[in-house]
Amino acid sequence: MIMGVKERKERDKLEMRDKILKSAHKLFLEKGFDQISLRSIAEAIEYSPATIYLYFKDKNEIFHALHQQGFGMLNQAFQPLTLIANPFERLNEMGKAYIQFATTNPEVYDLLFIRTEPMQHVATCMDDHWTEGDRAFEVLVQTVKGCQQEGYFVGLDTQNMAMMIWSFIHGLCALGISKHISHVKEARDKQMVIDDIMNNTYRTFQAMLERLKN
Amino acid sequence: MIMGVKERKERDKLEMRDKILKSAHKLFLEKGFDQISLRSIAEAIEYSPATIYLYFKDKNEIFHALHQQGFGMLNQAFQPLTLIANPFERLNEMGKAYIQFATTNPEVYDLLFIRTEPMQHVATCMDDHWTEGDRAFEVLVQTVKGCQQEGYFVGLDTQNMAMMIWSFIHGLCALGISKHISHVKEARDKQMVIDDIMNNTYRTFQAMLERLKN
DNA sequence: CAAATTTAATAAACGGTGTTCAGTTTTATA
DNA sequence: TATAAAACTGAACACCGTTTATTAAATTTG
Repeated sequence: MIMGVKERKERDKLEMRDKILKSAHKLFLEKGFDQISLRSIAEAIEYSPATIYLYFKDKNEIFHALHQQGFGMLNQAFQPLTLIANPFERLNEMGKAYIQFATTNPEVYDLLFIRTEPMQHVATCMDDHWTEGDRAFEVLVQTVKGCQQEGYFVGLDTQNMAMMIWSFIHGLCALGISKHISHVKEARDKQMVIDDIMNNTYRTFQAMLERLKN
Repeated sequence: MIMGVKERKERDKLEMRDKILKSAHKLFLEKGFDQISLRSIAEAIEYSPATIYLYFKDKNEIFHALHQQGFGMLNQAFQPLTLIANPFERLNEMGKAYIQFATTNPEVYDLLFIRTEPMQHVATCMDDHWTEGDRAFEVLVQTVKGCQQEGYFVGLDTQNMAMMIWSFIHGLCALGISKHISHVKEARDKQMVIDDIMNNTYRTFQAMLERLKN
């Protein structure tokens, strides 16, 4: 028995998983969520479709893996914001960063917070515990708590307040991405108009929060 | 040429359309959006799949028709609220009714405001004008305007304020429906916990709006 | 009424999908 | 080198939305 064989095999296994995910990610960005097929992934990595099932339980597990990768991207976008000491300012910047992320990576946002397929995998395999979501939400809760210590949102429950803020931001992003913002007077550069609406709406939200001091 | 033949034929055509839509709606409620297939609709109405194409351009047109029906349901749910004279109270009740609608008809809500398929049909065939959406939003705008005349949200743009409110409510409903509310401590009756979170979050939003008088 | 014409319906096919499984090929061990 | 184990795949299964050529029915015309 040669030493290190098992180790190498494990490495190969991970490499293959990575190869599959990279192809899936590429197809996902190039052609969109609906256009990812196991067959197209298989073709891209030059293996038979059946091979993929040796590395992933099913398609949803692939989506879940991409979902986790997407969360990595989101966390990275939030990383610099931890440096902002003032909690209310940090909250505002978090909102901006969130919207920025959603509008520049609509497909990824869709995968993270709108599509149900990855969450289905969470529900069936991860004992229904969405670690990434919990962690991200906790960051928001802590920031809200910080704001309250500075005199914002006093008398309002921290959890509810955080949930309220997330709901608003998510709703704004979801509507912006899913083509449901239609009350757009001009039809010149649609995307730019939608971006404007999103920014204006967020500014109004900000203005509202600012009035909630004392 | 016998008179009334053309009329009867037109009636038959509409009846068939209705038959198809009724079956689609039933399948939709019973098995969910993803489980509607033209073949299953065809089987339900006891016609061949190809026949459906004599009455609908493609699957998206069926979705769009269901989408319009769903809007009818939503409007009906909002009907009684027009009687409420006080605009701020009306606004609150509108929010409640909206959430109520979304939680009791999650599939329909999904179709109306989350899924992109019906909107795709709007974009390609209806000159990109989403009449139902525009009308519904205008009702919200008028209510917000009423609130402003009573001293609420002064100095904030009416359109932006309406958009802000819709974003929040939509975000809350979207998260509640799409299984993305996971920071749930107990796992006893999950749906009830989610409903509680939604209600608490909405109450917090209400409380916030109330502080925006004068 | 019979023939011609329009309309309605469909069987069959096309090219796709996710997934399974019986085999084959490759690799590692004894 | 024979054997056991692991990796891989071709082919099938059961679906899907959509199109087309063909048949059956209804209608109009002579």
